Amino acid sequence: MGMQNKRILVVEDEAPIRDMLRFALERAEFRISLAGDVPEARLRIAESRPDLILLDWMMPGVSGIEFTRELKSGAMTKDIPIIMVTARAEEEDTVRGLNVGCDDYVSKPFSFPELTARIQAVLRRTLPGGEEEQLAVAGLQVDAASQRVTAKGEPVRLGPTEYRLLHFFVSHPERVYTREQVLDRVWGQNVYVEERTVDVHIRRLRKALAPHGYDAMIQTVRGTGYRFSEKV
Amino acid sequence: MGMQNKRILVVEDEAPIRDMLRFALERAEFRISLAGDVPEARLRIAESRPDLILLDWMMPGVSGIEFTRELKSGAMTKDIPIIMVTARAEEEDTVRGLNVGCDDYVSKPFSFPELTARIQAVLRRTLPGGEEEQLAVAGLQVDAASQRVTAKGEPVRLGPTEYRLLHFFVSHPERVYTREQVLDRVWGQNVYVEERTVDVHIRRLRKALAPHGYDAMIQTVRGTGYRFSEKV
DNA sequence: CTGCAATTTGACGGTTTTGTGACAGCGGCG
DNA sequence: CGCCGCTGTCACAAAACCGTCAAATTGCAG
Repeated sequence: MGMQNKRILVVEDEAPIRDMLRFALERAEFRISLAGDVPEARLRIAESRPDLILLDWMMPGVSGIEFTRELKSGAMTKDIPIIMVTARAEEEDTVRGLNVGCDDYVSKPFSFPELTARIQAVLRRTLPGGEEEQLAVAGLQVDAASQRVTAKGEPVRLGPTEYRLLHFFVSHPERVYTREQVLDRVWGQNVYVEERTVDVHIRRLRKALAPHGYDAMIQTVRGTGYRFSEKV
Repeated sequence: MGMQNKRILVVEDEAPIRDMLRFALERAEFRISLAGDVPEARLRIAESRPDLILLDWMMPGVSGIEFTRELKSGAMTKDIPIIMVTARAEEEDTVRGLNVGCDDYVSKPFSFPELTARIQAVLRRTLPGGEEEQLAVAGLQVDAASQRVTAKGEPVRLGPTEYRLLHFFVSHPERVYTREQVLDRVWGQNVYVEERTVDVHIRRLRKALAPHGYDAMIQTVRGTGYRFSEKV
């Protein structure tokens, strides 16, 4: 198991639980950093970027949710996967309803096998991220570095969400995605917005693409979702 | 309501539980197939690929774990998500199950909200059509990933039902199916619609295929049903 | 060739899914 | 502050689709 030198930052205010987590995770051969509160967590992240953050959701001071938002909006940190630790009492829906952007949950009391299994799963899922490429399909160019789109040289004006949406589609062509999957991939996991919101952004994207004749590439697959395809 | 046309195969040896599951899952608007043991499950999977398998872990004959291994090592089946139904909530077993390759587990007794929530969660993570399942017969391509049908490169426009119907036929060629069987396989078990409805969808499918010259492959077997065949 | 039963086919009403325009809230920025 | 671009959600319009029916057609036994 060579993926096991991943660095995990545990943010948890209760010392006993913190120690327990450290013990368990070190046993599972992760490298551990600890933080007792959010300011300390900021410090640790600044020191060295962890591969994953295990974050308690109930903490004095800045809450886990706020901190998640903060992390997910920072350019440097937004790609760090976050697993939220919640008390069983809090329903997942409660958390989900709050528009957080974390990658998974574990609820106390949890078993260590379960915890490590979930960590592995999240790490596996978010592993191949981060590289910047130049995507282009039939004269439609998506430049990841500058976040700019050009259609046969002509610049296409897109909002941030439309850009991410297009970027996602262009890098996953010829494949149907349900609205839910699009939300997961483009908006982020565990972010709750209406599914139909996807429709609206699809609409906006098509509208922006239409003057250049590329709107037909965003295709509706009735009963399922949408697809990006070169073929009409 | 019915955005849920995912097909779930329930493999469970105890009839009462099976019926309960069917009731609950049909209520949640899934399309259900049932199997009482592993051999029957193999049959059902061969008939038509389910989107998810709900698998009892304790069964006479081949156990759930063995069957999971079998499925996960088969090229056609390795991408079908599996949820294991286990009697004991013991962690060891749980994790063993996860390591074997199943995607989640529920332990009896479980609540239906929990069950459906887990099913939804797993389905949400999986891409439609699984990994590239590419069916092709004589220039007629059925691509599960993009849910698109192409005839010699030309896209064929199909409604959801016609697509499923064709997908079913293409993956089971050279064999007659009665209307009832077609309804079971394509519409799902215990869905009551007139048998004649099959005729109409066959008609629609033929109509869509006709411009490309593939309509003759859908053949009528008078007195019995229909057959998909390459031979005229 | 005839008559019956099984299909084909076109049409229709109703339903579900998707497209679209409008709107209010938010946050950045001058 | 006030403007402005962006977002998510709604409500309504427009499509697409579904299941059923009945008339037309076809196939087949006799």
